[in-house]
Amino acid sequence: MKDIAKDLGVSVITVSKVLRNHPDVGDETRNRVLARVKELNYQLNLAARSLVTGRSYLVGLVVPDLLHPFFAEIAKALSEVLRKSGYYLIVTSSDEDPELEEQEINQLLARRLDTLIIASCRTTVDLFFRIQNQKIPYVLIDRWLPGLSSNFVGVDDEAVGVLATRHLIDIGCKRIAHIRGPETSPAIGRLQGYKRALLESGMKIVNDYIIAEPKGDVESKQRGAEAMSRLLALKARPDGVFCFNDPLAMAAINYATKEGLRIPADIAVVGCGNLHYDDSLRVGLSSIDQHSRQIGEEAARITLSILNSKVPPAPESIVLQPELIVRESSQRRPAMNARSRRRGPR
Amino acid sequence: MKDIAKDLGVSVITVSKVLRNHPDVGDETRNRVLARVKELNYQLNLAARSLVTGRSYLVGLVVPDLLHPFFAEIAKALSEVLRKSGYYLIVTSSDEDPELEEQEINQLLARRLDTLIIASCRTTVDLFFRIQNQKIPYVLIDRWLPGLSSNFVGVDDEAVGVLATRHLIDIGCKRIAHIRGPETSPAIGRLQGYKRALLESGMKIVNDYIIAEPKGDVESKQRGAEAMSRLLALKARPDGVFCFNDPLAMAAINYATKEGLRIPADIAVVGCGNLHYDDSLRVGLSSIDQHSRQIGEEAARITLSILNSKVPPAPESIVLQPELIVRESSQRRPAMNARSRRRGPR
DNA sequence: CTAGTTGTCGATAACGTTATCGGTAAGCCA
DNA sequence: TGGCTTACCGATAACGTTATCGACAACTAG
Repeated sequence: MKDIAKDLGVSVITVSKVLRNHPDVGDETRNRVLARVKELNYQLNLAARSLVTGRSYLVGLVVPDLLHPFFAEIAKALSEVLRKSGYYLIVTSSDEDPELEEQEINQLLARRLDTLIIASCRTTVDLFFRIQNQKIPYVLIDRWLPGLSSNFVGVDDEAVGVLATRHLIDIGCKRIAHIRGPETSPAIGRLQGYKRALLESGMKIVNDYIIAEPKGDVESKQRGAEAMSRLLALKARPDGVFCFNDPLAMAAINYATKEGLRIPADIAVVGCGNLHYDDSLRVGLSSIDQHSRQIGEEAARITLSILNSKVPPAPESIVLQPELIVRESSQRRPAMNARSRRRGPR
Repeated sequence: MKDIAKDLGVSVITVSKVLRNHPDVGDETRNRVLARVKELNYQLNLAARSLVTGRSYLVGLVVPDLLHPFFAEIAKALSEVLRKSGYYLIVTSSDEDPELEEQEINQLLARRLDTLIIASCRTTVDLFFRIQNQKIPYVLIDRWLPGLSSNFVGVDDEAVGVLATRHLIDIGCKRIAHIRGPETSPAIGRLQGYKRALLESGMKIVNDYIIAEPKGDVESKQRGAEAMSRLLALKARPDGVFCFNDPLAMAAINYATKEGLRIPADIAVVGCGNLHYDDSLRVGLSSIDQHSRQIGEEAARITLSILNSKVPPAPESIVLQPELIVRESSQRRPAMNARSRRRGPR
């Protein structure tokens, strides 16, 4: 910038003004500056700018797993909307590791971003108080934490559980199991919904039918298989399973199929996430759609409203209603007549 | 930092030194500073640091599509390796749009990152000369551009084409088609490999068997279906198809199946990317593995070697050899006897 | 003609951090 | 004791940009 100014016989300030589209500069000067900028292939230093303006035009997104299409889609939607308003999204993944998540968030805070958007894998609230201390606004997505009144965008997880379970009841399942997720709000909510739907239909809650996800870094393929194997070992084998997410559901279906069971005839399965596997699956997977794109868009909207208002607005909470998509894996079961009873494993 | 220094009766410099683990500070002072840092919940401003050091410890990654597992996996590997050396990866997606890609790269350049890693969707080199002007080192991945001698990490695309095509020849296919990708180096290389394998086996190249990907923002599902429909409309219907990538291959299989054909009996299919659909697919997809994780790791290695050496090292080019994974969709065809001839569409 | 307005430009200082170098005190060796 | 090294600390200036305000000229209105 100094060079350009010297070359053209103007001040640095004037060059700066041109680059910010500040009105205080004449057309002729502006054009001369712009020409020289192109010529020298000059690049503005945004770090220096943000140092003096106090704004970075950077929005950070922390997700537990970038490989998961649910979060990838949210990231995409966020990025598209924010870009239109001149903000830039930087995405990082915590790999479901709370410690790594903290490191990443610290990095982002040190970069002085304007807003943080987080799908946290933490179960404690302390980190968020630290963020609040830094006066950096944040929006939680997908997962919330009890005792934290903040912006939130996500789906009604209890409704997810109710929707899936009630559907399984509707198609005639009598013994409905649930393969649950890790100890975060979505898993807790869906489990609650599962229980509520059962109770409302006068069915009992059987603890053996609720399979906790094993801890650790295992692939969902293995986890789903293990969960299903435990279910199949039960004396009173379930005839319907609601799985925490689609990969888990697919793995469960695969295992059951290998064991000679038919989906949905022997066991109906409903997943969650509605990943678009199209028609390629052996068994089309019924699933609950979580409106990931909409989550991203709403989070972007809240973010922009925070950034545009001088005083921080009151925390907003957007809870979307899930939607059931019925496919082959939960087609209505035939009534328990002779023909269907003939079918068994192997 | 100023506050901490004043509080403790030391200089700002000393505080700075503590935070950089500079040896020039006594244990007692160091501990007092660290204690106060924790207490005040102080956050370093990396923008200011990078302003004076000239280093941002930021590495940028631009990919055409974050939703694609191939790139997501590369991003993950890169991030993991770089983090260990104190570098931070920031990921952006160009959505296969050259203009958007330029915008994103400009943003990154303005943020003064230390290295750029790009899977470019451009066909011209001008942008890269501009990057070179900025003296910012960069590494191309997956896709390279002719006339550009730079660091590169990717797979041997011609070998991909040869591997897939030769495999189809080996299992007895006589009329082999290719559904190709967009006008970037991978698609060009694979097409070349396809042709070479055919010629080496004494087979002819039939232009009708080479289906160009339609331009525009269509989903690969639709593109694959359209391509397959064109192949099925030919008088001499192909009995083997090599597809540019797995989603395309899956879509093609789905379409063919709906039309009553059997995979692989009527048409064998080989994809590329080896996405891990596990056993959930209706037809297990044979595919060429591109070693995405390894690409990420190699790119990270090159990046670090650039950043650690004072003088820019000579451009490196890492070309990985692809690997064929045979699954159901390209099982060996039975010889053309009466039994197999009986099978037809519908 | 005067007073006010508008349009254009620049000087100064600041943002938060670190590189470089110089200084002081204490300890060591001969 | 004197000179040397080592350990610890700080002053100054700089990185590239912009906020704030003031200055000057050229109009405009009355």
